[in-house]
Amino acid sequence: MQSARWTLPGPEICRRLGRWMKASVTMIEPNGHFCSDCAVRGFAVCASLEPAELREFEHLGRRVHFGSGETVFSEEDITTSFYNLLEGVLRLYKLLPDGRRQIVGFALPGDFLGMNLSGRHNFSADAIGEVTVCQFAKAPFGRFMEERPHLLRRINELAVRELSQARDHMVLLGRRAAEEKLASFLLAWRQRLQPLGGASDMVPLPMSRQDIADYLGLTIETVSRTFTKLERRGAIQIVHGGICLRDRARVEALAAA
Amino acid sequence: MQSARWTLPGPEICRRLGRWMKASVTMIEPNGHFCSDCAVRGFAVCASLEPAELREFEHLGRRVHFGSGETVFSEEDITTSFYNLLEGVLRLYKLLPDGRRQIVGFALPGDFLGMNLSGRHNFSADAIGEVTVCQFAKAPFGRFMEERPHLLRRINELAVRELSQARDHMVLLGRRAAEEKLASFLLAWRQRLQPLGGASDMVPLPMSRQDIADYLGLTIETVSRTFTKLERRGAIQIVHGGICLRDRARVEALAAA
DNA sequence: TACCAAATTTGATCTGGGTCAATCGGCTTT
DNA sequence: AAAGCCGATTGACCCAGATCAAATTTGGTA
Repeated sequence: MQSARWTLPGPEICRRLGRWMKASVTMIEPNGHFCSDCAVRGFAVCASLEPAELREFEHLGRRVHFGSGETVFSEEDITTSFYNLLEGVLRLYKLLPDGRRQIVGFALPGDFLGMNLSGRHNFSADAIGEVTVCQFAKAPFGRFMEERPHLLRRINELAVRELSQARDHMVLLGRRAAEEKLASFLLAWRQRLQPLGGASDMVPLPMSRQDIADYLGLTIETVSRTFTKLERRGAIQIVHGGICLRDRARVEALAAA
Repeated sequence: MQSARWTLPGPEICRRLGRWMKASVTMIEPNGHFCSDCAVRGFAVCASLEPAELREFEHLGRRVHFGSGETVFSEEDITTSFYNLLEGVLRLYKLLPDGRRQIVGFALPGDFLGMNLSGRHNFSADAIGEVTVCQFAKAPFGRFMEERPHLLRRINELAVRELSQARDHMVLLGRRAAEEKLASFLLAWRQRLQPLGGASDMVPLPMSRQDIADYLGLTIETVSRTFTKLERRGAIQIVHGGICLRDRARVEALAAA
């Protein structure tokens, strides 16, 4: 049925999203330990730092690699580190005692993780494909931030942005029908990828159907059926590793917002 | 059917929650313009300020009163002020173009509103019952905060706390059944009221059934039926203006968390 | 090239919660 | 105290999406 194969996206987005296709490239660049040429330098927390500070900052973090499916941290774990996502995608989720899962977000390069009040993570994070993070021990990072209000301000900005996303997500979960959920997810995901890679009608979906279902508050079957429905109506085309937007206006109309 | 009338809660919680019962007390205390004896002094943003700073801070804000149902600000309005809720309850919500509503939260005394990146509010807020806020013009407040990292830190704390609440809310909306939604809402609401007033099995619900429905992603009918079901099973008792927890263990079990 | 395991799609059926439609009950007004 | 109004409750019915059960496709591996 699905005729078109995924056309290789630019090396940039491919590298940044990590191994969402099965290309096995080395994830840690040989020169990867200098903040100054870090891939996410422009938009991560560290965007707020001066070159001089950056050199000091460099010693606080260390790059850590996670293979596909590995867990970066778990809900209820005591927070010992903060994380700055460099490459790849994380699924952030909460589990109910009986195993039901709600994905509360996907983290992309530049996202900062680990802030909480309780001293414990309040969700779990694991790698979708290969992932590289910049890990900071909590105490030294805290001390560094203590004397650098602009870093705190940057972190606050990221938190405020996340809050806004969270509220949009609540509307989606509480008040949208399956088709609207999927359509708005595709558009929002595409939007989020724009600053990371070239804007394109090819939308890579590194996460599984189950992940999408758990993000949208649906079952995997409903997600699958809804994808098929959108494809049959000519709104999208399902391709290997993602979808291709065929009729953006129509998808926007279906998203009802 | 409902035999027990609401027993008057302590004056403290009654005053703080605002006019959730029809008692009409004067909302603005005569001495209300001194931060030092403000009701929310202990846990609002201003908790981070020194007595000396507080006196300067005092001149930045002004108390504003809103009657039941009045709108404090609307989604998409350009943000010109920040708000510190002093008394009463606000419903915070987003609307879809066709009128569907999702309540993304209820604000209680001590909550700080108005932070955003876009320069526009990303949700609407209106009063449930009589409400008093402390309103700050954006620019002066920003300037004041600029030189006071501890205030920024406090605001960041509040944002992080809200994010955690938002994630819990997502799990509720996406993965819980109606009965679980209502049970966990009642417990979480009770929990939130604890620091404001005496902990009690009497849980005031100042918001309407429609509000509860829009908060939980249900219809008003389902909320009503589910309340009745919980009451018939002896878990709660529906009283005027709220509910009374009869069997907390059972409600906790129903909340499935 | 064949085989196995996992992910996805498709089909058939069921059901929780939505929709539509009366009441009901408590306030307010007259 | 009667009338009117509005929020809440209750009942009857329906449907979007869940559940259960196969296929089918994909990816990895021998």
